Amino acid sequence: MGSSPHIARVEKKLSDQQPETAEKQEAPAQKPLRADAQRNRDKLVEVAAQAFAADGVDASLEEIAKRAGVGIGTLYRHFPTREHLVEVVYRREVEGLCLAADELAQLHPADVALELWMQRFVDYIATKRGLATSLRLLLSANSTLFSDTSGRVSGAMRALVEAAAASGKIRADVDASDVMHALGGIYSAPNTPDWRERSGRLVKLLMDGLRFGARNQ
Amino acid sequence: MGSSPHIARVEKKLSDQQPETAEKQEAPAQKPLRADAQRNRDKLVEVAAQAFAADGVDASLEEIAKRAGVGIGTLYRHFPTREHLVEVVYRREVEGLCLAADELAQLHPADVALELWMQRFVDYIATKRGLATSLRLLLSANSTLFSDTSGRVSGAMRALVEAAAASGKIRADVDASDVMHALGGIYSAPNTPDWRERSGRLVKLLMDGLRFGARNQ
DNA sequence: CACTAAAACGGAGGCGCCTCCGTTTATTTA
DNA sequence: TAAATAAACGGAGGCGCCTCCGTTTTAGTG
Repeated sequence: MGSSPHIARVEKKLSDQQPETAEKQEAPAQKPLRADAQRNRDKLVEVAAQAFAADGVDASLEEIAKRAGVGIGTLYRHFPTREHLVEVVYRREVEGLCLAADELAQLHPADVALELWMQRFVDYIATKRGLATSLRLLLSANSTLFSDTSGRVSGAMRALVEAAAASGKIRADVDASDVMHALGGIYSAPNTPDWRERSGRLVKLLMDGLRFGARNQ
Repeated sequence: MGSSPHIARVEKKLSDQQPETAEKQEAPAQKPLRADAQRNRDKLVEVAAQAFAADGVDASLEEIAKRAGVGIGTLYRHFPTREHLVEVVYRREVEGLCLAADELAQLHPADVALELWMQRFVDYIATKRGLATSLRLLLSANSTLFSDTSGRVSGAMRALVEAAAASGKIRADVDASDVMHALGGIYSAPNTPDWRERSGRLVKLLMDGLRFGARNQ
């Protein structure tokens, strides 16, 4: 299904059988999965993340199952619809992004942490664009998903910006929402092949601006 | 595909290869189709309208082709994506609805025309609900479609209401937007099995209210 | 008419989706 | 450790999607 058809197919009810908040991932809120089940589930999500990133939301589920080393039936038992899988992958993406914020903050000076994190943010946006239409549908059909994730991400960013500002590595007269705003250009930039580089440069540029006139260094 | 899966699949680009305004239907804006082609195309649209009404947007295209007495290839040549077909069917629906307004206005007293037309409007809404998710996507990806159709429909309604008011068959202190508003309940009513009857009753009720205190009869 | 180019047809084939159910495996119990 | 049972597995099978291309039909033209 390389590059041809451009289809949008949609079933009647997005309403019932919603992904809800399938959180068996790591926090065993429900019955702890059997060991093999948990293993397979994790592998599936991991492979799916790669596949979606590489081929978009329409990556073949059978291919994903195969690459995860399980049968297609197993995939469907864990994720009854494609959207369940997309949602879990997306949540994992967000989780990773926020986790990276903490790690980077511990390993680097505040300004460097912010810069590195913004680079990672670019990657995140990249996959988010790949899933664009599908995500838009999901996010509108599942408002928790939207508020959960956007809250988490902007929280992570706020922490980084405030730390950098407090340490005097970047100017103090900006806050997280300013930075988010500045990054807005990345999200809305056209989907050209050089999008990635362009975004990288934008981040560097932004960082230079942020460092200019900083108290400390 | 009776009642099982509840899927929503979506491809990356709704943008390119949009249905545009494929108007070869009756007004030969472009090259007039070859006779056989036009015949097949018309038949396809007609059968598709029935199929979508009966089974929802996910009606099998192969089944539609078969029932129209053509090969699946022919269907795809005329309508490269399911959405092309949905759009044309939907436009035809709107067309029919508006045409009916004129006809009814000529054959019946103004108030009766309005009532009959509203009954027909209920049918129209019924199919529109069947296509709900898909249509929402289409309408948001193709703004002309939305403005075209909603304009035509409300225009038709306005003509009927004003005629009825002018003839004194219904009270004069309401206008088309009031009536449309009153019909709003139909659109948002839950999808129960008795939806149809319920809506029929609503129309009658509304008409009684409109006739009450009318100048002429 | 007969001929021809262009247009249209149609269905086989390859692929992906999803369900269903017989088989295998992990966990619990004795 | 062995047996019992619940949980999970996985792939065959049936169906729909869509493309591709050899065949047929139509609409001109002489």
